[in-house]
Amino acid sequence: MVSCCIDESSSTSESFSTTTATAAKFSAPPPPPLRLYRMGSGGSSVVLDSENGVETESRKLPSSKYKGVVPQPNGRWGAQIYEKHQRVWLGTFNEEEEAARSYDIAARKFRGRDAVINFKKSLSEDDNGELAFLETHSKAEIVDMLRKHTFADELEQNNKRRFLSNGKRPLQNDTVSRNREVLFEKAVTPSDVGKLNRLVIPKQHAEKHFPLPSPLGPLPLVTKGVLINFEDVNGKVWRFRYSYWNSSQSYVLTKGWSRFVKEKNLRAGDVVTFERSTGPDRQLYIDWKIRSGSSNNPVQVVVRLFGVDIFNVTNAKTNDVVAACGGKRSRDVDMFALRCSKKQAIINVL
DNA sequence: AATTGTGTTGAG
DNA sequence: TCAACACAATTG
Repeated sequence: MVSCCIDESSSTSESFSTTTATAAKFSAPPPPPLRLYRMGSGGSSVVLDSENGVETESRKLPSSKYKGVVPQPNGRWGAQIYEKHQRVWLGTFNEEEEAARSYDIAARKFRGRDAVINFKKSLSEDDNGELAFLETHSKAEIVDMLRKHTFADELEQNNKRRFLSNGKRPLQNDTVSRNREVLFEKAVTPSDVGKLNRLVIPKQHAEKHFPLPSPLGPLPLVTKGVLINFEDVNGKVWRFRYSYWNSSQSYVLTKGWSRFVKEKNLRAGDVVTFERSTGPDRQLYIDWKIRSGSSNNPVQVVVRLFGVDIFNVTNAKTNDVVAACGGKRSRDVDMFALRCSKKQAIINVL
């Protein structure tokens, strides 16, 4: 039995990434700004120098009126929440309100239903199952959903499942053994798990199972691709951008793929399986398995690592854990924890 | 090259 | 705890 990764829904270790103050770094003192008046709105603003009225560029960003929302240089909005002197990044969003809403969700997860949030919720809204949903997921999972913009989807699916099961909570086995058909499998190549951050979908499979709007038609749309959701064995939803690359004449999964590679610790030769529910929902699934004949047993490695680190996790600061992880930076700590939880899946597979 | 989100600071 | 700001790391 491997009691490796705590689902820290309880409270202790944080498996999502938190910002950690570390290496002292000498930064130049901020230049004393003259009085500048903002003009217009949106991202990088043009300001008027009060002295001579000359237009100058300024990177002064517009503040948000929402709690936990910070401006991004490109006009988008970031969401963040603090806990234990550390910032937890909740992702970036196009709309200020979307960021604010994400903050709200995180706040209620981190601080309870009475947390101060941006948008008050009516009691009826609350019973959308959001609170219950928050309770059944760890902080790390919630943060992950917020960052990937999948929270609404997952909440909806959660509710749908409940509804369909007529009040009875379906056992995990039920969901796992749901009827599915295997679409295709692919042994990932080195470049699929490398720095290219993309998975090439073999043309035959791509065109058969994931037809793009118009294969070689209006480029603007096609090049942008589409977003596709896949559910993994843990019920986690992965959203990938799927598009066609003219340069290499290939179909690829891009945005989101690198996260999957990281979290599953995919290596070249490992096999990724794509499945689809035979039911009416046509839900897509993604699964993976380690290349057979893989030399080291990753389960033991991880278990051993965790056994060492768990002491640090509970008693030390993030960086100590990072060090124990082998010098990985704090932003990777979440992976570390997530990886652990996923190894349980490996155990099931092996 | 563009964007993210981390490092860091100082105010509350 | 919090947001502002700068900019290195990451992503496309």
